[in-house]
Amino acid sequence: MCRMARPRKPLLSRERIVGAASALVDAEGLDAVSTRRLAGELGVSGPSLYNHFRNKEEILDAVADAVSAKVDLSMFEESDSRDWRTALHDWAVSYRAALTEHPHVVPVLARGPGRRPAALRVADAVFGAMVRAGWPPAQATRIGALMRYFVTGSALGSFARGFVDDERAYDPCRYPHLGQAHLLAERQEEIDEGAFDTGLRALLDGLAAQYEKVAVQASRTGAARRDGP
Amino acid sequence: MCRMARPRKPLLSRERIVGAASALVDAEGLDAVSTRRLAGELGVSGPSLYNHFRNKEEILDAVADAVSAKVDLSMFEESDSRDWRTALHDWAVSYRAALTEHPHVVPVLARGPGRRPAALRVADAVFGAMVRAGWPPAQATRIGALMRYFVTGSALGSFARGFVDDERAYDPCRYPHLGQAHLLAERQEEIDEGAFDTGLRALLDGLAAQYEKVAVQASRTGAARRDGP
DNA sequence: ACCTGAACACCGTTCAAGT
DNA sequence: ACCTGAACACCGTTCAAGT
Repeated sequence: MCRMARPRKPLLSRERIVGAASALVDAEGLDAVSTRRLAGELGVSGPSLYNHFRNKEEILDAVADAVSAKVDLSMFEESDSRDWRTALHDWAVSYRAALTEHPHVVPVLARGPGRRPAALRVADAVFGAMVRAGWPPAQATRIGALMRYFVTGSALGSFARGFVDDERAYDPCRYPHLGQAHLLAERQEEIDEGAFDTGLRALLDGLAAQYEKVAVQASRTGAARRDGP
Repeated sequence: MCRMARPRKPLLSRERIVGAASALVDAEGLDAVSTRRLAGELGVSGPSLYNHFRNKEEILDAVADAVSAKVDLSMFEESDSRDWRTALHDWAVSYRAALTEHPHVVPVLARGPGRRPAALRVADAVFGAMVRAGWPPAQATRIGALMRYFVTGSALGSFARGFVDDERAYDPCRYPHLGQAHLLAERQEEIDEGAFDTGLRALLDGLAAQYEKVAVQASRTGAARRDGP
């Protein structure tokens, strides 16, 4: 008899919804999140969610932003002593760690920051720190972009997981070099991490070489150092 | 009266289905592809598709593989004269071009080669060519992986498109360095291509530096050059 | 304001029935 | 073998109705 349509204290909140949605995504993947299923986990009926979010996409955006919020940005603070290269490295490692902890969220996150606050904070911090380090703004934009390409690409397309653990799938006549490919699945973590480390190092080495030419020159003219001491 | 359940010539074929699905994905995105809608475009009822594909996922896999088949692999042929660095560069450019022509397919493709023949041919060609060039097999695997991270990441997460074309979205107090972010959307293509070029160059520069150390040494011992002339 | 059930217009997939 | 309509168990979202 106490089944009222509206309780005194709200049953739902944005936080509770995002929490349940995150748990569901992590446990069973994006496809497992339906408004009815999610509402069920929260002990509530489907349409109730629409009192707190405009639609399902907004819920998943919030889930993705919660992951972005876990990315360490301390290396980009002005008070931090790390140089731009080390900062970029440490950030990329932290970024990737956040994504690989929630692999099912990566497709949502990879679409770009959009209006998600935590993702925007990330973009802002990287860009600001690179400019402060002496990179011309156009280059700083590119660095933010290409680092995101690499990190999200590495988290989304786990290379090793992309192969099937089935020897017969890789006909040695058609794919003469893939004789060991079915073994990749087993050593997934090791291979993806090795590829990530190798690529990150190469990327930073290459950027450092470019920095010699373009950034030093820019700091000499002073054009890109309005905020430097 | 001629409405028979089964015509003399099949109405459908895998090719026709993949063609229609590709057109639909390119024109309206992945979400536009439902089995009923797709069947409708082909003048047929929904369940008919299941005579040619086991399920919808298999159809989208075929669509993705048709994109992979467009990637140029000629630079990896033994008869080709390009060195490993140039080959990797040209391949990455061709790979990215194929993906950006069909941006809605990238999420499917980014999951990895799985059992898709064209994607496997790509992985096979890269790995084989890198080993032939003197890279130790473990490094060749990593190179294939990290290049894929970067290329698919760049095609999936179009950096510039990821921002909203709305100045009010980027509060200058919270994001002090994103004052121009709303302009990114307009210059999307230019920025993404610049970031891709910069990143690709950095990546290859970095790998070349590493090649000096590891690959030359390997070729000296002869361990990784079983197939060399 | 916040929750409900009913309803609308969809889904992917199975299956017996047709030829 | 290959297509059909009917059916099953779902979707996301809207909305009037309740408190």
